[in-house]
Amino acid sequence: MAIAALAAKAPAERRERILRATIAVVRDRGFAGTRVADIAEAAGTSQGLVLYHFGSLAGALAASLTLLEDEFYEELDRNLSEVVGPVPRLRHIAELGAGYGPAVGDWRLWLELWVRAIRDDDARTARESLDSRWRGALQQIIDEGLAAGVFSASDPKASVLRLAVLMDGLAIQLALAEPGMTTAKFTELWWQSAVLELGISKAAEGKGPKGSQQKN
Amino acid sequence: MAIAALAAKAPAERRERILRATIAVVRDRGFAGTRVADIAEAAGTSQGLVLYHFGSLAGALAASLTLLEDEFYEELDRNLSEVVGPVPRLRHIAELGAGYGPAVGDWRLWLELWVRAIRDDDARTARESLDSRWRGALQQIIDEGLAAGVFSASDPKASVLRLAVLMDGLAIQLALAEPGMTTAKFTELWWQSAVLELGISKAAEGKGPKGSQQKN
DNA sequence: GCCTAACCTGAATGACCGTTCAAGAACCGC
DNA sequence: GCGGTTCTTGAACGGTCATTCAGGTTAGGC
Repeated sequence: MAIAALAAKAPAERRERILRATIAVVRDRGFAGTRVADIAEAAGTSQGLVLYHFGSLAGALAASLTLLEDEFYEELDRNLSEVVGPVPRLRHIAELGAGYGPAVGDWRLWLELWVRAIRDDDARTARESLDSRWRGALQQIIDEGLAAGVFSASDPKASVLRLAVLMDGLAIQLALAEPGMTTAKFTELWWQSAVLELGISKAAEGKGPKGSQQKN
Repeated sequence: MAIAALAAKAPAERRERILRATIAVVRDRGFAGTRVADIAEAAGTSQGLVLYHFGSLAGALAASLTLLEDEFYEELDRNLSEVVGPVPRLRHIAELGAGYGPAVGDWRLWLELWVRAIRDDDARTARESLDSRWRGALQQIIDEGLAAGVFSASDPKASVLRLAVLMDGLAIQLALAEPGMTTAKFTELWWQSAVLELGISKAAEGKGPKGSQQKN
């Protein structure tokens, strides 16, 4: 067939294609609305194959979570390695909310994951791991800044927690398209909070905004 | 029958009982996991009656949302009328997270509502209304405090938004029982943020903690 | 007290969807 | 190139549920 060339070659490729399709379907139908048939269609395969590889719908959903984790980690590392110095990095984090990537900043997917984590253990584990990784990254940037003397905080742990949590809250607003909430506003609100929490000076603040490269 | 006395008398009472049962079921099974049979069982009626009153499962879910709204409003008003003066009031809000009431502070239910609001219009409307009511209450307290001179904020609107949003973020942690997150910590983290955002002095802060009654 | 409409029930219906299965295609070691 | 394992498919199966329905019961107007 002419279209044969379009089909994935190796079984492993097809397997992964199914996983990506699963994430895509969950993204726009939600966990609750995702059916085997949707995944098969999105992946361009048969329902049978989805079950062959993952045993069950639940299995496919669970497996897709680990792919999601991997992508998240990779994306986060890539994002953070682009920028050097605590202030620009922190600023960059503030801007991540705007970038509806496949993992980081894909807020609706986050919401779905949170709710699923209430009752599903795989989701709970995935979420905890994602969350602690994310918080760790934030922590690290803040430690860097404290060490360099550009940040100050009376209770750094609490600041990290509050800033992480604030982002989740903002994510909800963005995911639900709350009237008046835009990605720009998301960034600004979070950044202001960071400035407040970490006592970032106007001068240092200025060094942040655009992916600049200086050492602190 | 002996148990006949237990049954609700008026049809209207049974209707409401079904609505409350619906909320209860959603609370512990989630929207996605709620079946007509569950509601009927929880309400102590037949499945038929649920459908008789609300036409469909979706109808019952939608109707339960408006009951939820009403309870939320009532509970919020009651909570806030108990306390006088901006600082104690704000502190009281910080403590609301601990009070797993039927509506306010019922964080899992909130999570469920958020996710449902992504795709269901009734849920979206309910959430928006709930959220703006809640934010309005916060706004009012802060305006009061600013007028009285006990709070100060360079951008009060943004502060309100950030504080509201921070609470949502904390709610997620609490709802998902993130290791290390307790209601006490919830209160403390939020309160510290409020202190920071609103420049509350140590002196004024002291006046807050326990449902005290002084004028500001 | 009777009649009608509102309430209420439990069983029947049928759609939807996850899973199973029998059979074929592709691939690999030898 | 043969034989077996791995992949892949589409159709069939069966369970779970929302919804329908035929029939009771209750209550209130007259």
